[in-house]
Amino acid sequence: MPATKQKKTDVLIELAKRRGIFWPSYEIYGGVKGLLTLGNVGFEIKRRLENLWIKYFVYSRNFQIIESPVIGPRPVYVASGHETQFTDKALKCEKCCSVFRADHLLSEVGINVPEGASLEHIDELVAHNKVKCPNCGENFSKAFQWLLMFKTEIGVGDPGYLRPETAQGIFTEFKRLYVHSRSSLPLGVAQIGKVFRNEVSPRQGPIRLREFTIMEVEFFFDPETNTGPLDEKYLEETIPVLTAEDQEKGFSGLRSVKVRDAVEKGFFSNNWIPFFLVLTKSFLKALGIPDGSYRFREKLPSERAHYAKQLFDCEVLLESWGWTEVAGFAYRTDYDLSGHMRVSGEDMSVFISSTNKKVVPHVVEPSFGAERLLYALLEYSLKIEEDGRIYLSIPSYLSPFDVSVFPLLSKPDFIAKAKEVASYLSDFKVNFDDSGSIGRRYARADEIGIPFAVTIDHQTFSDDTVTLRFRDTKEQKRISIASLPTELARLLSTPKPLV
RNA sequence: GCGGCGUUCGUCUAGUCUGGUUAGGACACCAGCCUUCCAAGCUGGGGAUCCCGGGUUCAAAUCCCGGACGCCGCACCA
Repeated sequence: MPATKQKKTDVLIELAKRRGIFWPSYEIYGGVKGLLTLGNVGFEIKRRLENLWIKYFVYSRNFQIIESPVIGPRPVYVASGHETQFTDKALKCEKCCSVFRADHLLSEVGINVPEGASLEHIDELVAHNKVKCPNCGENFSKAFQWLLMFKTEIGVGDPGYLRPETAQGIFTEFKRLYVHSRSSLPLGVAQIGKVFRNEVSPRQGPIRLREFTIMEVEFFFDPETNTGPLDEKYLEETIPVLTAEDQEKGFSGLRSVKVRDAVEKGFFSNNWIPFFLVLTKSFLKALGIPDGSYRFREKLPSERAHYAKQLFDCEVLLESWGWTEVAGFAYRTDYDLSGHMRVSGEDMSVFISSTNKKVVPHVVEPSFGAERLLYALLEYSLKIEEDGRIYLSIPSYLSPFDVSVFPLLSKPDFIAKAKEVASYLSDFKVNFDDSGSIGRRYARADEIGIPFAVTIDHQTFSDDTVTLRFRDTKEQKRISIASLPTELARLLSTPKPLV
C-alpha cells in the first residue's frame, strides 16, 4: 500500500521504530504492555518539548521548579487519598479466573458494600450470600486489593508506593517551598518527572502507558485575596470549551468562549483555571497543534478525580484515538494540604497579613502528559506527500537536531570541509552525514524533522559560502559560513507565551 | 481479565489453509565505483532464536495446547 493511502498512525509507528523515536520496551523478552523506550530522536524531541513547557509554565511566571523522589512512604498516599481511592477490591474466580470489582459485583446482586469495607468483610459477604462467579458459577478465591499504584518496600518492611502523580512531592514540601518564595502567595511550584500507574490493561500503544512523564504546576493561592489576573489582554482571549452542561445535552463539539464572558458568568470555580487554559492555548500553538484540533472539556462530576472540585481536560483530536486527554486542569481546593495536616500533624496554614487570617492555601493544578503531547506533536507534524515523501514538519526549536551539515559529494575534500563547518557550528546540535547521495541524506534528515541543512558544494571552496536548505519547502539560499551562527540562532528561536 | 484476529531480516511483507530444498522479495543499511543538489545507477556485502515454551510427526514458520505481545469489541482507565 502506498504511504499516501495508509493511516498516519501506522506510518508514524513504523517511522518511530525505524528511526529511533520510540518503540515497545523489552521486546527481546516478549515486551511488557504500557512500557515504552524513547530512542535517540524521541529523547531529544521530548526534552525540547519539556524545555519549552518550562519556558511557558515556569520561567514566564517566575515559578519554582523542583525534583522530588519517585518513591513515597505509605502515609503520603494515605493522606492524599490514593491508597483508598486509587485501589479497587476485587474477586477472582477460582475456576475461570475472571476478575470482578467486588463492590460492583455485590451491588449487582443486591448487597450493599459499605465504604472502606475490609477484605475480610467482603469475604464474609460473599460466603454468607453464596455469591458465585457470574461467568461459570464457581466459587471465588479470597478477595484481594487491586492496587493501581505500584507497591514497593522501603528498606526492610516499610511499605511505600511509586508515585501516581508528582503533586504529592510538592504538597509534602510545602512549608519549605513557601519560605523559599519569601513566605508569600500566590506561589507556583512545578515538577517534571516519571509517574507510575499499574493499569489493568493498557491499550492504545504510546498513548496509555504504565510509566510516563508528567509536567505539572501546583499553584497555591488564597481564594479570598488572590482572585486571579484581570488584565485586558488575557480577558479578551477566547478558548475552545466543551462544558459539562453541553455534554449532558449530548453536544460533543466545542464552542469558542471569551474569557471575560466566562469569568463574569462565574463559569470557572476560580479565575486561575482560565488563566492556565489561555497559557495552554499559546503552548499548543507553539507545538504546532492547530486551532480546532484541541478543546478544553469540563469533566462531569462522575468522572472527576477524588481531589478535584472542578476539572477540565485538554483533549487533542488524534487520528486513531479520537479526542485524547493530554492535560488536566484541576481545582484541588485545600484537599491535599489539609489531608497532609491531618495525617502528619504539621500545620500547613499560612498567615495572610492583608486579612489578618490564617488560611490553608487552595491549589489549581495544570498537569500535562509529556509522552502524549510528544505523540500529538509528531502526528500533527507528519507530512505524507503524493510521491511518497515522508517528513516531520516539527517546529525548528523542537526538532531532534538543529541543523544538518552535508558534503555535496562523498569526496575527501568535500568531507573535510563539511567536518570543518560542522565543528564551527558546535554551539548547535549538528547532524553530520556523508553516506549515500545528497538526495538520500536530505530525505533521511527530513524524515526525523531536522529543519535546516547546510551543504558544502564546489563554490564553497572559492568563496566560503554554503547552501542553506529548508526542510518543508526544499528551497535553498546561499549564505556565507561566517553568518551561519547568527542566521541559525534566529531561525531556531522559540516563541513567547501569550500571557 | 474475557471473546475474536494476528506476530516471519532494521522496516514492510511472501510462504501457513493443503507440514517436505540453502525461508523468497521490496525498501533500508554497509563497502567500492560513479555522481556539480533532493531516497538515481552499477558491483559486492552483512543481516531472520520464523514471538516464547511444550506437544504431534520420519519431518513444523506451517498442525495442536499454554504463555507473552499487538489490533478490534467488552470490562477497566484516581
